[in-house]
Amino acid sequence: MIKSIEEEFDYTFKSEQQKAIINLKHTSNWLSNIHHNYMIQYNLSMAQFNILRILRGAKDFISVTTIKERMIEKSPNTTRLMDKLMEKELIHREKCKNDKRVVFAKISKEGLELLAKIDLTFNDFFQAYNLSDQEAKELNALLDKMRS
Amino acid sequence: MIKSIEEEFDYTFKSEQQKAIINLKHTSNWLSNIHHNYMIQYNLSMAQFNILRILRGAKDFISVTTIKERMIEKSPNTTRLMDKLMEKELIHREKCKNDKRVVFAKISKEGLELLAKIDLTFNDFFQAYNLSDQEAKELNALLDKMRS
DNA sequence: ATAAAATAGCTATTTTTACAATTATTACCA
DNA sequence: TGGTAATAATTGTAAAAATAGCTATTTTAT
Repeated sequence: MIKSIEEEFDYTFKSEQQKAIINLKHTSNWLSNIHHNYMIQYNLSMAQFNILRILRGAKDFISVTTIKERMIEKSPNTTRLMDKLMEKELIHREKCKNDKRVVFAKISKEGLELLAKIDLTFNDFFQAYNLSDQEAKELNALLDKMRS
Repeated sequence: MIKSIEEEFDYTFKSEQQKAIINLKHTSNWLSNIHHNYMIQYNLSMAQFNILRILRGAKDFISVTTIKERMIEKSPNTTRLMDKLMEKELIHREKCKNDKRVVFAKISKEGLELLAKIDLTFNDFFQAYNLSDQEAKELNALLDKMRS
């Protein structure tokens, strides 16, 4: 059974629009919670996981700036997230020779192995749950319009 | 013009469902950012603002537990948030006489005045932006279904 | 009646986050 | 060329959040 947000919080909203705002935040938190609890078993935060995935996607060394650009959930402190990944030896880091301001990073063998392990069950967790393809499409359109 | 999340991030998603997840989180962050920047002028965090609104809605003294239950964005530390509101003298606090474990809180005159000031422009900020009534309704239905 | 369990709230500690300042290097241009 | 601006990354620091544990009180069960 579908439980609306009014039922869940025993609260009546002034308008569908205001309800949508709260519903959106609530659903996003609900999702983040699921994702956080999923990642915690691998001792990774979502931000760390995202950096790892970016690095896997990049295949080769890429700069910190490039990582920052590709991060969907922006984090103000990529350097320190990378420190954590270094500690766990999930990435490599080295200075660029041409431009000494730049630092390059690359995923390590251990990092790839960890991601491979996560991949096995990843899709079960990072899905839009009960939405059909068509419904997910509608949701995307509405969200895009909201921000436009 | 509506900018899809692919354009915004120059990234192709595996499915509409996976895109919906990212889109949802991204839109929620985008909203939180707007709200945070709006509240900052009143020296309130969103969590503090929400507690104030709950207390205004309650009218009389209610317990910390009741506040916690009614909070849509759960915070693990309601006590500390209330400390901040006490410092600013926006709420009153007192111990329950029947059950000495329980602490009651109520919004103060200053708190009500602050909320009244915020109310003047509140609707301009906490709206579902470009969505019509019907679209907001659709969005709510999709989000409810997602969590069901 | 008393010990165990549950509850309410608080506190202490660690992590994250946000923001600003700093360092090192490179680019620009008069 | 030399001085200033711009860029890349890191570091410092204060605020906020998350986590876990603690204390006092009440409830439950034997």
